[in-house]
Amino acid sequence: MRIGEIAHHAGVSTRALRYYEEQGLLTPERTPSGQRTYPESAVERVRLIQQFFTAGLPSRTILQLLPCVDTGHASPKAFELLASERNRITAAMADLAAARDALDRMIDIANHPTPEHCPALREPAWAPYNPADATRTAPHPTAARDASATLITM
Amino acid sequence: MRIGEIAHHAGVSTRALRYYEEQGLLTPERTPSGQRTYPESAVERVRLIQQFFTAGLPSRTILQLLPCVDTGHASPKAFELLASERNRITAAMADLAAARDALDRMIDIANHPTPEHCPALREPAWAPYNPADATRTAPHPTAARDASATLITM
DNA sequence: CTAAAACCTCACATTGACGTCAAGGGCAAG
DNA sequence: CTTGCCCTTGACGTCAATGTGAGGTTTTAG
Repeated sequence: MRIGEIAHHAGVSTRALRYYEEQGLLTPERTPSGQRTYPESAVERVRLIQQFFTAGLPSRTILQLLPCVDTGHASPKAFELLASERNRITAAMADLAAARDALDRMIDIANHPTPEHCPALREPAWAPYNPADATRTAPHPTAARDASATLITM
Repeated sequence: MRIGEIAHHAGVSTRALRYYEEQGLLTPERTPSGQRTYPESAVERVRLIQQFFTAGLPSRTILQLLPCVDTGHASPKAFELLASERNRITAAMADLAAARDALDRMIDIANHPTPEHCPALREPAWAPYNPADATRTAPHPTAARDASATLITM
C-alpha cells in the first residue's frame, strides 16, 4: 500500500505519516523509485500511534513504547515508562473531570434564576481551600449534575 | 496584593499572570507608578483559569466563559459554549481512557511470560475493526486491569 | 503518448501558553 | 545614597505536530 492509501484508511494526512517516519515510529519499505510501501498492518499501527498522540504522549515516548508492542516484551525501563505514562493519563483525566465539574457548576448557576434554588451554590465552596499549596493536585469537588441531561448532546 | 504574591499563592509564574492580563482574563488595578495590584479574589480566579487551561480550553474560550462566572448568568451563546466545551472534555476523557486501555494491554502482555496466560490477548482484537471509517470516535475496549494494582503508584 | 494524479524532498509557517533575557524604574532598609 | 529585590515593557525563543507551497519525479488512466 502506498502512502495515500494508508493515510486514507487510518484517517491521517500523508504529512503526518512522513512525520511519523521521520520520528522513527514507522519504517515503510521503498520501491526502487523511492516511493514508500506499507504493509497492511501499518493501518493498525498508525491508529495506535494516533491514539497515543491524542492522549498527549510525545513522539519520543511513543518511540520508546512501540518496541514493546512489536516484541511483546518490556524492558524494566520500558515498564517504568508504561506505568508513568499510565499515571500521567490518569492524572489528566482527573484534571479534565475537575474542569468539567467547574463547567457543570457554571451551568447550574446559569440555569437557576435565584441563588436559593441553585445546587451549585450549596457546594462546600466554589474553590475548595487547598492547604497543600505546592502540590499541583487538582481538587475533586463533587458537582451536582442535574443540568447535563438537558444540555449535553452526546 | 502585587503580582509576585498572587503568582506564589496561585502557583503560577508572573509571566503567566501578565499573559492572562494580555488575553483579557485578568484586569488588575495599577498603582500610580504602574505596578499591578490584585484583589484577594484573584487567587481563586487564577486557579479557575488554570484549571481551564489544563483542560485544554484556549484563552479565547475562557475569555468568553469568565463573564458567566462573574455575573452568574449565561447568554444563549455562552450557554451553547458551556455545553460544547463540556462535550469536548467528555470526548477527551474518552480518548484518554482508550489510550490508557492500550497501555494496560501492553502491560498485560509484557507481564505474562506466555501468550496463553495473557488476558490482553484474549480481547476481541488489538484494534477492534471499525467499519465506520469516517467517524473519529475512539474504540472503547474493556481491558483487563490486573497489573495496575502492582504497577501504579497513585 | 500524454495528461492527470499521486508521489518525492526540502524547508518555512503555524499555533498557544508561556520561558527568558534585556534595559530600566520603584521602594524599603541600612 | 546605595544596595537589593521586586516591578515594568518589549521582544524574541520554545516545543510539537502538523499545514503549506515550491519544484521535480513516478505512476496511472485514457
